[in-house]
Amino acid sequence: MSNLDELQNRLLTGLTEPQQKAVRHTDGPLLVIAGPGSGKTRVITRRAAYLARTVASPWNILAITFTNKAASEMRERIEALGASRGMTVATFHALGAKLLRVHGERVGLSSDFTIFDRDDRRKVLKEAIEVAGYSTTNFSPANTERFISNLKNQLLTVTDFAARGGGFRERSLSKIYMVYEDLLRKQNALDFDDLLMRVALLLAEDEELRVQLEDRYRYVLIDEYQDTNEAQYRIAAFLTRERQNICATGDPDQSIYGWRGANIENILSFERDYPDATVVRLEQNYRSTKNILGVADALISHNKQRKVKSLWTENDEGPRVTVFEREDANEEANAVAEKISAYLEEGGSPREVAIFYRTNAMSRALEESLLKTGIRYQVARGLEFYARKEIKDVLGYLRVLVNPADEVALMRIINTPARGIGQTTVDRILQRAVQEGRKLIEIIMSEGDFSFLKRAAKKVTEFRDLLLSLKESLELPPGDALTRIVRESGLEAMYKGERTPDRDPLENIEELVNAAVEFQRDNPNAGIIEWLEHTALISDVDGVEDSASCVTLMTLHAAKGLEFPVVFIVGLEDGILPFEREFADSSDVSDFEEERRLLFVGITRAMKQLTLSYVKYRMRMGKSQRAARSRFLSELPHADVEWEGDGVANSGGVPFDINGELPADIAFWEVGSIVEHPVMGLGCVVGFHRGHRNTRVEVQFKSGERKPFILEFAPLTRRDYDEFE
DNA sequence: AATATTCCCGTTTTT
DNA sequence: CGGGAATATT
Repeated sequence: MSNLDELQNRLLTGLTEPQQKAVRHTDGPLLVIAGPGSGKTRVITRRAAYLARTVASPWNILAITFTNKAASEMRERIEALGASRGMTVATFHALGAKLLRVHGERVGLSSDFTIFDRDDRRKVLKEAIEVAGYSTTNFSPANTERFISNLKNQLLTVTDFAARGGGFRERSLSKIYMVYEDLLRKQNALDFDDLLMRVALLLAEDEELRVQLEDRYRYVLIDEYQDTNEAQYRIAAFLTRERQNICATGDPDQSIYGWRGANIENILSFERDYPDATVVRLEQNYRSTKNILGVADALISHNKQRKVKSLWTENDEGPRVTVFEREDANEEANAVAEKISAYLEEGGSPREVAIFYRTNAMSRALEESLLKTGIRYQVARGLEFYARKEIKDVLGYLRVLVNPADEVALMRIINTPARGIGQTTVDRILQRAVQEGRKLIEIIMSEGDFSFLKRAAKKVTEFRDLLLSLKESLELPPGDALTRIVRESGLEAMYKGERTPDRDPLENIEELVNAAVEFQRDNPNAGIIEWLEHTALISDVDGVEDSASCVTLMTLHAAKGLEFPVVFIVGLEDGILPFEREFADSSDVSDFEEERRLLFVGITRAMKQLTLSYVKYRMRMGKSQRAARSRFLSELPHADVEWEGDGVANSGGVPFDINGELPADIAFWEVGSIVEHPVMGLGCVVGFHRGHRNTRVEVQFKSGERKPFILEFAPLTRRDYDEFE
């Protein structure tokens, strides 16, 4: 047997028939529909290694993952399989940034562009709204941001959108979009969506480059294909146009980023896009117990817009899935902490345990309880670290030094630490810049006469000298450069004075320096620009340590692709999961089904033990509000679920104790009450507003209809919770 | 110019 | 509840 045969065998051992089929497939389009826990990652890594040992060099392979963490894990696993280095494994965004650094000059982009994060973007947008002549009360930066982001994900440029015309709103937004793009261009900056849109447009317009790239990346693998948006879809298609060597893997039931422009149709219509496609279905689950998988399957079966898929496992039955109710979030968190405590006492390890929730804000109560109970934990929140003031300050200096046109960063550091350059002075410089048609930084760095700045002239000169001096540090490796910048800029001295017992900014800065040193060690050829890029593209789960001996907390979105033996999912309440915006009257069915998929993703992360919980009162907007048990809970099969607690056993937690007639005292009516209407049938109170003269309720009926009523006059009768099933 | 205070708004999920 | 911005004070 030759070495090659032996190796090929090694890459196929332990795989099922369909898994082997996927690994052995080399040329032509391949779609792998992979249910949760079906060994998808194993198949992808083996296939990448297989390609690299048979038909291509690692250099010719491009693998796209959803997070940086997934990328580095995949890279490691592929290398462990004996495929040599040199494969490109990255997220779409990282790939986009890389391509634009090298080829961006073809579309007038200089290679030292800055990537604006959400904060920066908001600031620019706010300015754009004002410059365009509108008020941020009519066009909120948050909404406008989403709008423009969606346009970019659909590959609609300013020109495309302006050409569409439309009413006042569309035309105003088009104007704002135009100013926004202009401000970005002037600052030599791109936002997240540009990293995709620019590449897609570049590939569409520049056939020479497209051919060159396709020749390089002969085999393209894309994971989590169900969560690709139009821009990503087009990039993938352009890169594989001639050879059609595209391998898409994913699961329509795990599509949870529709709100971000992801189009589930991309995976559903793969076979139409690529008529020659080979399709492999991986339906056997190796991760979860029968109970957990049964619950997941029952839940997802309620989705109407879905291709039915059978999930099965040969694993043990396992313990039943547990559901419990508590009064409020604190008690819920205490209960979770207690249960974890008990698990640890039985010899379990904290790293086996994860807690998932719908919104980041919900981590707080959990953190407090874990802290109190003495359980070590980590929270998946990569972005939060880089959003800290002190971190943004340090990175601000770096950004200005790398890209002097970056005015968002410049405005941040010009008077941080305070150096006597206040608003008045900045305004004067700004005015001068406009007069002379130059950039802010050009005025500051010019040798010219600063006398127009009056008293502050000296300060500005000093600032200029500081920047000139710091510029030299860019020649140093990132870690050393940072250390020097922190000291010379005066940030170190400033933050030394801000130390308090519960907050130490310098410690965070130190951590940043360490991160830079680590990056430098892992990427010896990378410079400051690459490191800045790295910090801009970091994701929430990227900071999660698999080896750390602690419980992991994260949002359900961040949990995608991971697995844990013991999983808790908290906050199963209507309004939270499924999430509902307040007073959004038309709840889109597809949004609703996406919420169900989100819970499905959460449930299927669990290997052995799954616990779900909900509370009667949840804090929202600083107020405690009555919450109703999530309707998803009633979709779970009774036999596989154990309802904890005596009083609420089997009933699943009755939120009140009065049945039957309309109570004289309407104080007993609240969100979550079950009601019956003589014509409409059974329904659930989803909105409740007590006015001076009457009480208005909004009822969601089983039929799907939703209607408002005035409680005092409506023919509504209270019913028991169970009757709603 | 810098700091202290108040008030008001939005209020999911993230590369 | 918490961040940011507008306002008041030193």
